[in-house]
Amino acid sequence: MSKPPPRLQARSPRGFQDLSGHAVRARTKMIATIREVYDRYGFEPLETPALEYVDALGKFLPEQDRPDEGIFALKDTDEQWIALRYDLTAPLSRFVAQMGQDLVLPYRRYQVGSVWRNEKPGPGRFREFTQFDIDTIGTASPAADAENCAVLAEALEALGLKRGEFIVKINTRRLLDGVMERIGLQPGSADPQSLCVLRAIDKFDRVGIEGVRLLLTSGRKDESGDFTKGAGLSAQAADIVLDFMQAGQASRGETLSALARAVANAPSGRAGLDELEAIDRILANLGIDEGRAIFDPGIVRGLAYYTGAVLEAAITIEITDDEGRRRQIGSVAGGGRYDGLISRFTGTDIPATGVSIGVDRLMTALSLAGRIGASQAEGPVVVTVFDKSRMADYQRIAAELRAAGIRAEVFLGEGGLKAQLRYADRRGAPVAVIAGGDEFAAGTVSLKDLIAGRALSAEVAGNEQWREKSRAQVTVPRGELVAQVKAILQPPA
RNA sequence: GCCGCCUUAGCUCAGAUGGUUAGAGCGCUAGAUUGUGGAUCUAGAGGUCUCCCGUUCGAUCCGGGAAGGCGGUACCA
Repeated sequence: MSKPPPRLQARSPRGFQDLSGHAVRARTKMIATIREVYDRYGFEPLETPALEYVDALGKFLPEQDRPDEGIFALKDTDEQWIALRYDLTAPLSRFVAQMGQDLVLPYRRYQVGSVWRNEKPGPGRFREFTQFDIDTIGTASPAADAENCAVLAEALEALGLKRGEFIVKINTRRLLDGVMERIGLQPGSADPQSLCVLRAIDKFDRVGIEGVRLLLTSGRKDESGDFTKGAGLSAQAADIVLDFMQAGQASRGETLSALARAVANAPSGRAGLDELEAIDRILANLGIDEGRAIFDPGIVRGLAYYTGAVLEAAITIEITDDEGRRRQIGSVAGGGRYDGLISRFTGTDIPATGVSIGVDRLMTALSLAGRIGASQAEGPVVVTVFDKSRMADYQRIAAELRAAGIRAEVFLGEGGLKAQLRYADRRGAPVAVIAGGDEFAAGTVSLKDLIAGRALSAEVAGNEQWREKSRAQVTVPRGELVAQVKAILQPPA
């Protein structure tokens, strides 16, 4: 006798999640809302494959002859490395380069889809998640960057966020270059020290100002005992960086004045100021005030390919999780200008700028903030099967409801009326249709208002009333079925 | 990657010094109610105590390892 094989474990890969029912509906709706805004600004839809050649993603490590860690890669039958896209920007760049002359520039496109990252999942961080991007290819005008901010603000408002519940923060890499120049680093270069400085600024949210100071100079030991090496700046150089990143003011104009002092004299800093001034004017023209978009010199974004304006959107609502702990919902969208990215394919720079909404994160934020209420009865009207020999009647009832645009289903499981009503209850059905011998004899149907009944049971505790079975139930002529169900679904105001 | 904590019923968690039969609440199933969900009461079902190796007469409990989870942190296009 051999042992029975061990039972298969049903589990999804770590960092991957299932979405069902309400979650899918809510997300679909969110995407539709955002799409509507993107559309209105004149962006065109684009879809690209989930897989790309790994060199198109820019993450191939030639010296090791294998793709970078952090992406899901595999070899196809031609021994070529292909990988799941980790964002929508690299595939867009490839598409633009591949289209060449056939693409009318400036090209403005939107795209929504899953991206995959092969790294450790964390709270609210998955290995597959959805991004919804807009990008404008082929213009260096700050108007495109300003529009990114405006679209973003408008999309967030369309999702029900009010003024003051979110903020778009804008900065530019050119100012950061100006700071680098002042402290004697090569502006715009990718040397380890510059990257370390940028990373330190990026961590302000988590480690605070003194934490950043340590990271800029000698290094920092965190609570878990882990030591992070510092950038090795002098105290004076660190002060310059710290002053710069804290130069943000409530109004864009004030921030510009403060920044003018902080990056004085550095040529790239001057270019950055000009850029932000232009963005400020355009935002004003577009009607985006300072309650929605501000300049924040502490915004750095990623580290690789941004060349100019960078931006981030944050939800500012105070949020508590299931256990009542306060939770920081960080940025829900981000992006910037990447004028050098497409030249990897074409050899010539094509200016480009875009922004990406993290759909899952935004969903999490909105539902934690109570903005995505599970509406209480999303289920269909359930037609109970009292008498199996009358199945044809039940199916006709369901068909009539559907023809009137009402979601309806005939109960397909096993069990008596009690089990069927319990099923209807759990399905979130608003109404159960009941028709047995009495109803058929009288030419009627009974409609049970499950929502009203649910509300009643909350207030009545006594055992006596329990058997008043007519509660929240009406018996109506069969011919009035649709009208009466509609009356229950949409009570006259 | 590094540090810390955790893993017992579908879920949240108790528990015994290493000893027969491992518990609670919620949920689930059924009945009270032969045609009625959601309240209440009663009963019932449900367990490889994560896995492997070791110590032991005997391990869910002790030791080692693995896997998974959680929380930091690093990297993050």
